[in-house]
Order: sequence, then structure tokens, then C-alpha cells
Amino acid sequence: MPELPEVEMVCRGLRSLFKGSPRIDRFEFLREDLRFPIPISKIKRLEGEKILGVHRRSKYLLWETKKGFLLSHLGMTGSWRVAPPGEERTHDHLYVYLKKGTSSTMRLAYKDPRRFGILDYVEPIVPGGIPSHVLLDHLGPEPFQEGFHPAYLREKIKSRTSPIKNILMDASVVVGVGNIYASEILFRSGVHPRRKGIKITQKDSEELVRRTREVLQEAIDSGGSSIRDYVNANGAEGSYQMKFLVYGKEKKPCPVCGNLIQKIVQSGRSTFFCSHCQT
DNA sequence: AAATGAACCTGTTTGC
DNA sequence: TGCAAACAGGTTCATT
Repeated sequence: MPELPEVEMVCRGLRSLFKGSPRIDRFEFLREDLRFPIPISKIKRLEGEKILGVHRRSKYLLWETKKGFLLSHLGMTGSWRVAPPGEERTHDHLYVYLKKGTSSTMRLAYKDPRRFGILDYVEPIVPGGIPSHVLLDHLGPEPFQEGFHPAYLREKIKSRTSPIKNILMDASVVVGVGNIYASEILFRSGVHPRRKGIKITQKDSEELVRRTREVLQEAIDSGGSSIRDYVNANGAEGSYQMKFLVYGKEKKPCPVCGNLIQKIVQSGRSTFFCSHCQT
């Protein structure tokens, strides 16, 4: 379900729900076999704690408390939603009961039909530090941070022989780019998805960095893409799917040159591109 | 070391 | 209509 823009929207939605630093009253786990077994007893250390903030790193969400973080990943089909008691749905795996002040309570549900998602606990950090976790430590730069710049990208990929599409989706190169946005970024950059990293020039790198940021930012500004069932934590749908230039457009005319958009499969994932505009 | 493909799951769409 | 195959926003792991 989510690439960076969608996870960012969920993050912002949770942040607005957590205004006033609600307290985690109780976790109710309905099953523990997601992609990895959920460390339930560790996560329960957070019961009774105030939520001090919500952060996104790559496609991971981190709920911050004094005693550590709740880490969640939405996999392909995960979601967080407000679910008042009585609203139980198939594939809800966790309910979090929150208390604001003394009276009002709120319940959040984590739902994930395919169970590719992750729930985990992350140790608290020293002030100003960065949360350390086996799933976070190897990650490359955030696309909007300074560390992601043309010279970095070029250096990182100049000796790689795999296709640029796969490299762009490699989280150790840059985080947040998934299957949909990779096609959109490459189209706007004029780079063929099968081009090897070794064949990416300095000019291409500049274009790729610029277009990565541009596409992801525009998607965030549209509230993300809702092509199947994605909604943010407040139930709102995104609309960036209306702005796709190539994704899902097989055999439709290229919006720039009119040639037909092609679909190929790379590492088992669909890629859409224009063979005239992208070289 | 780096590239490739399989694996993890369920639900929905597509094609015969 | 029915059923099987293909496909879906992600990531890790084992194998070349």
C-alpha cells in the first residue's frame, strides 16, 4: 500500500490525532505473526506512557515515548485508523487504547491483510540521538535531506550493473521510492528503467535527484496515491493517482510524445515507461 | 560484493 | 458462470 508519500500522510494524520500527548492505556494484540513475530511483551513496556511525538524514517513510523518507540511498517496493505470499540474488522491485528486527560478515550487499529507489515519495539535514545534498530541502521538518506545529492548518487551507483529502476528502489541508496514512484521519477528524468547504474552520468544524477524530490513532494501535496485501499489515519484518500504520467498506462499515449507507454517486468515488479522519451 | 529470484500472505482482477 | 492464474503500494533471505 504505501510508499514514502503515503507513509508521510499517515505520520501526519497520527501526529494530529496525538495532539495533547495522549497516554497509551493498553495494547490489545489479536495475533502476533506478522512478517516477524511481534515482541508483545517488549511493546507492552510502553503501556502507561505518553506519546511525545510521531516520526517517519523511510517507510517506518515511530511513536515516541519516554520508554522507547513503537515501530510500525505497513508492508503492502497495512493501515492505521481510528476504530471506536464496536468497529472491528477482519485482519485487525492490534488495538491501541489511548487516554486524553481523564475522560476521553480513543482506539486505533492496525490492520494488515497480507501481514507483510511489522510491529516492533525500539529502545529509547539519548536526547538528540537517532533511534537504532536492525531495520533502520542500514538505511540510506531521506530524499529530502541534504545527504541525497547528485554527487552522492553518482558515487553510490557508478560501478553498479543492475538497472537504475532497481537501484532507485534500493533503500540503502535512498529511502522511500517504491514501485509506482520509481516509474514516474524515471519518466520525468528521461532515463530508461533498464539503464545500468554504471551508465548514469552526472547530468542524469542531477535530474534523478531533482525529479525524485519533485515527484514525492507533489504526491505528498496531493495526499498520496489511493489506487486500491490506501487511506491515511483519518480515513482521507489521496489523489496523486490522477496525476500518474506512466504508471498503469500501458498502451496509452505518452503525455509528451504520443508514443505508446510500454510495460515490462523487472525483478518481478511492473515498470511503465516511454521508449522514445527515456533513453 | 553485488545481482537475481524466491519467499512471506491475502484479496482482487483477468483470462480461458 | 467458474475456476485458475496473475497481480498488487515491500523487504529480507538464500543462491549464484
